[in-house]
Amino acid sequence: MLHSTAIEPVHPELGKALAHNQVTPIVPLNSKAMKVACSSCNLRELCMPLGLSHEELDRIDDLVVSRRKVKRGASLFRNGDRFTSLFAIRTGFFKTCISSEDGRDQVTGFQMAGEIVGLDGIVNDQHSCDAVALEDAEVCVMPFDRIEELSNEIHALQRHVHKILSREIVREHGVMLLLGSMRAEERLAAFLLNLVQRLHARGFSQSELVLRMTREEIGSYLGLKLETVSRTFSKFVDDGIVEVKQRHVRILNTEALKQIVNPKVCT
Amino acid sequence: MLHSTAIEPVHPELGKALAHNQVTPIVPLNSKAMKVACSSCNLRELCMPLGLSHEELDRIDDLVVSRRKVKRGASLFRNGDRFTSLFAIRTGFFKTCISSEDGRDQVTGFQMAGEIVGLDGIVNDQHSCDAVALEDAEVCVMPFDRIEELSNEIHALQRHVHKILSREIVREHGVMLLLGSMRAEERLAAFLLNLVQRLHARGFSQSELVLRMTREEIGSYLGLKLETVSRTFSKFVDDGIVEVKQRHVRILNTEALKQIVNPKVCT
DNA sequence: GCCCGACCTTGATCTGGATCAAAAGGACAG
DNA sequence: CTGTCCTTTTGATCCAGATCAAGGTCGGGC
Repeated sequence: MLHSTAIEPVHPELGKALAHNQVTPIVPLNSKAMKVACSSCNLRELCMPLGLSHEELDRIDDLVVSRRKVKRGASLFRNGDRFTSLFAIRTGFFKTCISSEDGRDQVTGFQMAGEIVGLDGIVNDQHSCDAVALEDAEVCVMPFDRIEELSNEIHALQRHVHKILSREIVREHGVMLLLGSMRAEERLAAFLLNLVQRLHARGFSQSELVLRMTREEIGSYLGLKLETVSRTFSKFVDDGIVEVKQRHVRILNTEALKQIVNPKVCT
Repeated sequence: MLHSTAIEPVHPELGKALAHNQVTPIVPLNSKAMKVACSSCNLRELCMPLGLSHEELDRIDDLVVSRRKVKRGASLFRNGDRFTSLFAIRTGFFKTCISSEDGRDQVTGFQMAGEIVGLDGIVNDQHSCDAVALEDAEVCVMPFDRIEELSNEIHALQRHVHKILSREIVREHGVMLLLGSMRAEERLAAFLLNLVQRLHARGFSQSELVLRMTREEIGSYLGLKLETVSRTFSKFVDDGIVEVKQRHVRILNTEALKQIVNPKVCT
């Protein structure tokens, strides 16, 4: 049976930062007192480079000039907005999506705490997609000018920025493989495994998760219609691979999901 | 009628660098004499930042430590290879592709002169895809360490590297839209328009092109089977939108292709 | 508590593109 | 020039997922 209560994070330390009703400072952080430093942030190891000196850590704290709260359903930025900053997600869950001129919509990714959004804006100094909060969220605002300045002085930061950009490219390669050559079941299995893996890295369960997005949004991301997503979930349930109760999903057989994504030749 | 001879570049200056049988220095460029400088390269405006001072241009020349020739069918790098350098394509045409463990293959992009390949390798210090030459090619080898060093000193270079990475992310967003929500005709039309636009930026015709890849490779990129690619070409021919003779394509009605990609509501 | 709207599930049917099959056109080595 | 291999085209058939349709469930506001 699935519980309707929130799933508890496994690692309390990391998990704390992800709880939904967390109390956090209201807005800009210009006073030293208000500033919640990266150096003491639970998510640091996700956003920031490792192995910094004490002095470097201090300087990194200056990257975040403010926090911004984004209500569920609201946009952090939209296609066409002037690009000034990258955003590190502190709490909450986002989708990014692009829409072609004729109103077609494509979800290009889902982002959770510790991940960076806004990378699309660098190339043309304006954003080319929308970032929408799927639950109430808070982000750290990091002006890109400042990132560039500081990364000249802190080599690990420069390297880190490059890696974040490259990681996104590689992630998208994976999505292209998924969209270009996988069948519906494979896509959904890959999607679930990816989500649960990222949640696990943040201290949550390896087997249980709450989807923050609708079936339609999952479908858009996976290149499927919402009915197909729903049917595929039902099939997984029939096969005893997962339990699904609305947006609560419990994975009963991770191996089976992996098998679906990557059918191995049996000996 | 389509000519079987090579299509002539429109802008001789840019075009020169793209000709197939161009004479170029054999290999490493350690002597000043051998070095063909970026500062005097026809493709500079494609690879390198604009608006550099004379002194900066001189230093940029040091980025390219060698040239490397890659025969048709050979790999510039493969999945798993140690990442050390980015490559700027001087001549020739590449595909990049990833393959899942079970042998499925996905072409993630096609790259031509002036474009940079190898960005996928930054995040894990090893390449995660294969780059294969689709015709005899030559690339400039730019050690990434050196790029990072120099971009600390030349702000325009730092900015440029960031933009190149971001551009690739945005390009892939477009591919995701294509794979996730377009029909076969739309995909092929978008593909042709994109190719011809990039070729045009390099001094070639706006309406005529030679495909360097097979139907199967096009299909892999577009998430279609080669038969579907072939049939869709045939349909475009029937509709009088293009002429196709093997890999030679002449676009007769660009507007129609645009209309297919982005169906406008008529008044 | 009750109603409304958003979201999800399931069934029936349709269809675009995949698959299977065959043959033709070109490129190239010998 | 000829044979072989690779690529492309085209036809016939099939099927995964789309589309259309009808309830069902849940959560939030009044």
